[in-house]
Amino acid sequence: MSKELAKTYDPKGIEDRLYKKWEDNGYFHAKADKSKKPFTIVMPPPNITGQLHMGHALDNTMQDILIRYKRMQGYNALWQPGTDHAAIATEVKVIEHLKEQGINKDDLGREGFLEKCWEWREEYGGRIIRQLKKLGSSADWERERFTMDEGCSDAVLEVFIKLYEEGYIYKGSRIVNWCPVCQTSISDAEVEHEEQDGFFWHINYPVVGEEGRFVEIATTRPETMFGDTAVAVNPEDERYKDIIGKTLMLPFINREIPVIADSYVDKEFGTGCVKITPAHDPNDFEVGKRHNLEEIVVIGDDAVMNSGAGKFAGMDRYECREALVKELEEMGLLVKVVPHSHNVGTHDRCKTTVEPMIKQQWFVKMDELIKPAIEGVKNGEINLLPKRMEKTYFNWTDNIRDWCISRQLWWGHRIPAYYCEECGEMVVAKNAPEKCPKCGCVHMKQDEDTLDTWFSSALWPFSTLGWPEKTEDLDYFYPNDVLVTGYDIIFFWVIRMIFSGYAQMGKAPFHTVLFHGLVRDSQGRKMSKSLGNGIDPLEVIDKYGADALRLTLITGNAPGNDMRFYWERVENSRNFANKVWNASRFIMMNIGDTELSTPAKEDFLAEDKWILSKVNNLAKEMTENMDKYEMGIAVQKVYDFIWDEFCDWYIEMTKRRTYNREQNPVSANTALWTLKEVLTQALKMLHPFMPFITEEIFCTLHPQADTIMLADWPVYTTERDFAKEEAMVERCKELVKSVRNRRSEMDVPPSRKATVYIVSDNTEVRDIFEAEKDMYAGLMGASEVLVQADKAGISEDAVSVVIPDAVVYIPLEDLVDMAKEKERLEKEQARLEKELARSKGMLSNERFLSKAPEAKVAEEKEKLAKYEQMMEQVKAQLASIK
RNA sequence: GGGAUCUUAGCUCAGCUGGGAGAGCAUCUGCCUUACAAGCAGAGGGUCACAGGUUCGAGCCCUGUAGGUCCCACCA
Repeated sequence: MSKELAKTYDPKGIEDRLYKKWEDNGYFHAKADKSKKPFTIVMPPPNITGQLHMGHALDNTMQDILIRYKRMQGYNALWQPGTDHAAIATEVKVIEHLKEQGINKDDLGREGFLEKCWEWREEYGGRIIRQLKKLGSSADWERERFTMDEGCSDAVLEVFIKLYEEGYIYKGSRIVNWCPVCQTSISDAEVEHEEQDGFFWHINYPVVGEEGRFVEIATTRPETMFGDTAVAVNPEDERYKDIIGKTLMLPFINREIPVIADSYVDKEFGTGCVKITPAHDPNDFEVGKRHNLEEIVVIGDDAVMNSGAGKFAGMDRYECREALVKELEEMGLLVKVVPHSHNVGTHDRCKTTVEPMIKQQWFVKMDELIKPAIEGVKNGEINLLPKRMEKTYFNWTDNIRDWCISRQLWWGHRIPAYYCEECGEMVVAKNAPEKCPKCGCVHMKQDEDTLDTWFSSALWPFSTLGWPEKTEDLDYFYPNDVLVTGYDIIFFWVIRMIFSGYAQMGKAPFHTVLFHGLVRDSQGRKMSKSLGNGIDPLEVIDKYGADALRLTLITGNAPGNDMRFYWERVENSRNFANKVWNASRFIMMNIGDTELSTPAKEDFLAEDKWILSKVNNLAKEMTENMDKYEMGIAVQKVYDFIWDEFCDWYIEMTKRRTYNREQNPVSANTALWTLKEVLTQALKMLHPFMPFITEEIFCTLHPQADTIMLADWPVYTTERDFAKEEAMVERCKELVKSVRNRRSEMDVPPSRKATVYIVSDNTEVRDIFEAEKDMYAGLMGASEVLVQADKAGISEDAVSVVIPDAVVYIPLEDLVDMAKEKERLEKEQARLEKELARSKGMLSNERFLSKAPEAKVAEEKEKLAKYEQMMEQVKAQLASIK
């Protein structure tokens, strides 16, 4: 007894059920198996604080498509999932959460706070995983990892200690980006530069010992003047040569500072005199190092002025700026204020303006470590797709700076450095040393800082496979194959994974990085919470199903490009799902309980061979596209095939055979068998993109099959290549289209059947049209088709249409408007004239004839002959009308 | 300041190594043809931003111009 599909397609009714089946049967699970080739993708771990958004949906859809495709091809496909502890993001969330309950982070203390973080993780860490499952993600959930689980933490310690021992990790006092709100240092990658309107304040600093003489400096940050330890001019600047070496008096605090010469100063910019504040400006910091200047910190961790700011101490940095400028003006030291827009660094997470600060921090020395990562991309060991991403990549690697990895946060991997409370000796080790190796003191205290969250995700491709243990999985699944991610985290993550892979494993973590763009709203804006323009993927799934969402995300989008998302597109996807569903239902309905037998070779009609050949070629093309990661093109092809060829033509062509099965059971069987065969192949090729609907249909169509997930991906075979039948059917399609077109132009209702004469002096062509009558007659509303060599028996005023190698006549005398018909023919004549001119032009061009490939020339000659023949026919028609 | 990228039908976008301009939506016309009106059959609509160049041949390659988007960058 055959199963049946539900009358209407309802994604809600099938998706959860099928997902559970897949999971219960362990289809997602991959085990190391040397007899099979592995294919591995690691999932970019979503934050435990996160909720599924369109970016995740796109990212994971792409990965799922690749992994399902490879799995069907017989690879041992592992999609390794997990979540990220997301240090700062989570810490901020938990603090907010605690605040709502009136709890302060500091009151809880480190241990207490961490407990709350773990509780948070317990509660919300699984949320995004459940959401990813709704999408249909076939990740190996049995292997789910977390960046702070035991194994990953172990990997972090291992790498930290190794890099420290090799001298790549060091602790140092450097100027770092400080976020006064988050109260932590951040890396360069976390700073966003933003153009802001500000002012240039021109301030006079009095020259010591020269009453009435001043040096005019220009600054955008007057409040840092209390930290000034010099004023610099360009050594080449004639204007200031004489004051180099003199001393200036800092207003308010009356500290004397020297005038120094440094080529860093641009003569043309500002006044040519720059105040140097080594403790609060990265450039000045460098200048200060060159000139051995003192570093005076005047702004505190909370961006409040400290005692160094004299009477302005205790004010916020901006408050101080305002008050200070006002007083300078009163003192007559403010020369002028010039509007000036400049770039300000902000913290990407909270948008606070960062404060450059001198801090003791931990850094990874990058210059050596980055080399293999540069080389690997240069020599093609790693492919970035699209290729242009390489420019972005090299732009960063070529200007690499040391990576500040310490964070003044609690939630994260704590730095494994221990300090002796007696002598200050530092020990870097996996476990706390019992006593100081230098003085023997037993009071050792661990470093308070934690690591940048990206430090652990950089190890993700191998830490998830068991490293630093030597596991079978690691041996088998590393290196991974493809990484799929957004171009926005190329610096944060991709580069760091690559250099870590080389440094720890001696091998690149993957051979291909497939970048995708951002999902934007219908107007091209970024989807954001504050704009409220985001579309929730879960809502899309709820309304239209995961398959429709996936199809929408993957269609019509080139790698690395941003895309716009709007509901109309989802509707189209849903319509396609509906189309697939209905076509399948129709086919199954027709098969019913019939036992189909494999047709004999001679039983296949031209249209059967045509569609078999088409689907065969589709397999070839799609495989090529998939192997080039052109998923958007691949899915477009299967979409077009199913809708335009299979549904609109082939199914229609089979109807007369299946409806009249009593008269010709063999033909009916062949048609049904072919329908089932082609549908099956199309479903397989559609499966990676639309897993649920294809599974439901496949298992109904093949009741003995367990799943389409593990079915074989279709492979092109020459045995199913029927070029001749393809050409024949295409010719018939052209005929049908022409006739439909003519009828439509003349407003002939489809219900009105007519006799159709096909006149051709070409025997071969006549044979084809004669032989395939049954296939096409009904499709063009013909009651009878007569194929003949001349116009015998056709009334003078029959409507005609010229097609290649033939003229079609339809005697619809009473419906035809002769004037209209003449006009149409003249239009057709004009079109053909243009084509002829183009074709003749090319063929009379000697250079074309001599330089273009022969095939191209032959092709053009054929076209010319075809057009000439058609032109003759049109002219004859015109003549007969008069 | 450096770099990337885009400019193709009314809208949103495809267009692979250069060989007669495509899709979806929208518009118009006709159809409830027993899988599907969430559909079917048709139609209209484009000097592929602009200007040069290479080529037998350019939406595609090169140069320049204009406009948009994005990334990077220590001009205080």
